[in-house]
Amino acid sequence: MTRSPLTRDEVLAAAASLVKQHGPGALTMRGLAAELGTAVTSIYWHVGNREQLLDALVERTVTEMGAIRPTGRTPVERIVSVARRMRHELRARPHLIALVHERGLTERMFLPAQQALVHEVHAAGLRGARAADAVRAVQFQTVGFVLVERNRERSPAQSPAEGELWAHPHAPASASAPDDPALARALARPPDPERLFLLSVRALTESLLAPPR
Amino acid sequence: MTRSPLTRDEVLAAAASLVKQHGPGALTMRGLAAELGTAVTSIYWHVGNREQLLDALVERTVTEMGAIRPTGRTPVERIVSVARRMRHELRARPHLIALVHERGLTERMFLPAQQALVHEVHAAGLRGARAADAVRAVQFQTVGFVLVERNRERSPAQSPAEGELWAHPHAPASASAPDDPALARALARPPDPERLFLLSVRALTESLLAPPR
DNA sequence: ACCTGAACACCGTTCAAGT
DNA sequence: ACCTGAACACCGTTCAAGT
Repeated sequence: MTRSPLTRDEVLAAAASLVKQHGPGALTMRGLAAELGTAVTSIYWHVGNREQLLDALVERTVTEMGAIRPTGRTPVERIVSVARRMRHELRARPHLIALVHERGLTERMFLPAQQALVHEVHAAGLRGARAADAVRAVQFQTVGFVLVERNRERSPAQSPAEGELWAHPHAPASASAPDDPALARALARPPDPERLFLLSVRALTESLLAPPR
Repeated sequence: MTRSPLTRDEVLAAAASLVKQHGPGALTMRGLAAELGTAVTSIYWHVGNREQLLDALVERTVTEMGAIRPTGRTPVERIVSVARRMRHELRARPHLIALVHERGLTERMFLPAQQALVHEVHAAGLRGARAADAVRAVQFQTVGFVLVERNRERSPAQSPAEGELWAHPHAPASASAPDDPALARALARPPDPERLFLLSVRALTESLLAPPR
């Protein structure tokens, strides 16, 4: 039977599906061609090389994310809500994070949140350079946290794990550690990322919005 | 002339040098063999496959980093000094960051700082789970920041850049943006990472050490 | 304008064979 | 115990040739 002619959008859609299922590493030009039922070289005609294909994919997904609306009553809560929503949007697209990070486009991930953050920070009374600092601090904190978190999930068993370091509080290696069994126990357990994230963003934001001393 | 027999350490040293110079991507088994003047397959005998070679490299560099000693008089300053030192250590090994991140071993980067942070947080009066939260918040913040920062450096020209978004404060896209020319100007300029980092860590730490309300 | 196969220059890895 | 070349199964990309 006759195939309908290949389009750029078709290529992008197939590529996006491959990445979504098995990550960026699974996206090979040859595999993509097989998926589409065409020759490898046709892809080059439609989207250029692999580099440009990934660029297009990133662009597509980021615009797809759209704007973010704050919720909550206090300024701190509204800013935290933006960060939280940002984290959820990113985590809903785990491979996008890898893709964007690999390609040095982390800044792209900021955009959906930046306008909302600017608005909230201004509403909270910050102005000028100080407001810009606050916006950026929250942005870096949020995206950085998601990067660390995602990375951590990818290799559950680390050696030596934090757990090992603190599981035996009286081992020689931790001679300088204070005697606080509850602390040792807490560090031996894996962290709850959601809780840690909210706690961190809230702490940072409260400080940033506090009047200068 | 006769070559001295190849050793595992020799292989690791050559691999480390390649990575240091041109990044992890430049480390190919064939290139490494050429550098060492041996057959590709000899490398497999000494260090296993590429995966294991990279593992060994990460391990080697992280232990090389060593412990971190806090400086400063107040608890906040001492904790900030650990974070700052951590950032410098990581930035002195830019390719290590990429290597560790790619391999999902971000937690490894925490270790040099964790003991110092535990000690300082405890000295500041935090106990148990709350102390553990503070340690982890600072760890995530620090490593996350460095990841974002490094990534940002790798692609200086982003499109659309933050600059474009805020350079024309009355453009339709920024209709919801408050009228604050100084803020717009600050966001149009690239951030000063060193300053932003210190500001962020200090803000976070002050909040974490403040008495619960 | 769109698609094709052949070819090039790379990869990591395995394996049987050498000493 | 250590090293080797040949071979396998992959890559991304280019290019001349087709319709």
